Amino acid sequence: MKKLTKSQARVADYIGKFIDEKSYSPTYKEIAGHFKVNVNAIQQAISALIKKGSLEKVSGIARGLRVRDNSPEDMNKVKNNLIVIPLYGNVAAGEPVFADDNIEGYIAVEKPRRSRGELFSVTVRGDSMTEKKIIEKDKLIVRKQNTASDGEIVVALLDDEVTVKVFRANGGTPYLQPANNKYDPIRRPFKILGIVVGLTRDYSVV
Amino acid sequence: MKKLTKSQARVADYIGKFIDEKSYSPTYKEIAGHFKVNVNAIQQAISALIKKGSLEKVSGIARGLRVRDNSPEDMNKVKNNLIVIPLYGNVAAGEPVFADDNIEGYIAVEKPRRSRGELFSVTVRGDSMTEKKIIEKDKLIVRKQNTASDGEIVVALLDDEVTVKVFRANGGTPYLQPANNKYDPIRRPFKILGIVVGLTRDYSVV
DNA sequence: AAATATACTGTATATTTATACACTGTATAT
DNA sequence: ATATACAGTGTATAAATATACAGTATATTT
Repeated sequence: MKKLTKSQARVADYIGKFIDEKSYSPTYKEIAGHFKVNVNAIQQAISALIKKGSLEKVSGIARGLRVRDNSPEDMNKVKNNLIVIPLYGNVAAGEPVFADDNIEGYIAVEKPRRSRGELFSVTVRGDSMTEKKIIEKDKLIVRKQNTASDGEIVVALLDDEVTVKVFRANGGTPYLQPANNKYDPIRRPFKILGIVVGLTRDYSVV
Repeated sequence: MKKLTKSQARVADYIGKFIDEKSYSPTYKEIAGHFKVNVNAIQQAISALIKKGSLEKVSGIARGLRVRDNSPEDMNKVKNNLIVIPLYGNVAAGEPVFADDNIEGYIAVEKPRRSRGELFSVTVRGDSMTEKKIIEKDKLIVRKQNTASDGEIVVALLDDEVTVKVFRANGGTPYLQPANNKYDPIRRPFKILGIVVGLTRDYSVV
């Protein structure tokens, strides 16, 4: 990426912002119009920008300009592999958890490789999972499913409340095990909403 | 967003993928060519798609089609507010931590509101921070800076290794405090690389 | 001193492209 | 039964657009 002249930088900048905003490239005439110069001034500027590696162009087609992305390829892979998932709040008795009304926001996560199932997120409340190093206000990334295996950390609906616990099913009736010896195992009926596949923590929030 | 016919869905899909791949919209003729139908068939399909809310179009310009993003506005806010930050590996003695060579990958994070400074990421090794609920393989989100306040969790360079500890500076010489009583405070010289502002954990990796 | 890059004006033109009009036929609502 | 949406063919055309050619003038490099 060679150094651009002031004029070239201005043109490149305009093209970039134009595309960002409108999602299609400007025409030569539009650029020329904006800078109040002749189209050919722009033709030349663009030639220079392409030669210097700042721009790409598909010839012969309308609005075929592209600003060249100079971030590393790996960085783009990450960017392209993101999904935004809903963050659900807790629920008033009897309300459905997965209602649009109950979406408190969205968080972005990298798409899991084996991305079977749907992901969602909930905020941890309380200290029942501290021994599993999960603390209040952590945002859990959860795969929606209604079964789990022994030892998995699950998000479950218990007494009309969303809760996080370790799922236990070694033999008898499955139950929920808090990861904090302050609390006893829970043997009331519950419904598994999903299993925890990740979490994010934001210290500036805590 | 009304329901699309099979044919309309195919066209919408083609347009979406075309734009994703090439970053500019296809022309009517190009779409018609792909499906081996008349341009007017496409004109009509597009009219229907626009009416149904799946597509947007800027009239009178070339390649002015846009697939309409039907995700909630809040979701887009998240998407637009993401940054991709480098994940640094540990370093061989004497090597600079923040070298491009030392980038192991990238992770995406939501841009902190007060986004002063530069962010980077490192993977946690060992169990010296378990009492702070930080465990091996967690990826820390760190703000690059070389000072810290008492009690902040810092990433520091100690004996040419990158390490995570609690920074202690109440009166005497600052030192590093592990958050695990198995380990003693570290009073050797160190250099602060940044302070931990968040973390991500992926249970499918652990 | 000559070559090259920059930054333009001015003009011309072949394609590209969106868009309109006229028709045919089928399926699905009202 | 009669619209209305759907899925097309076929033709035509004005406007949008990229691109080429002929110049002028200044700054920077070799």
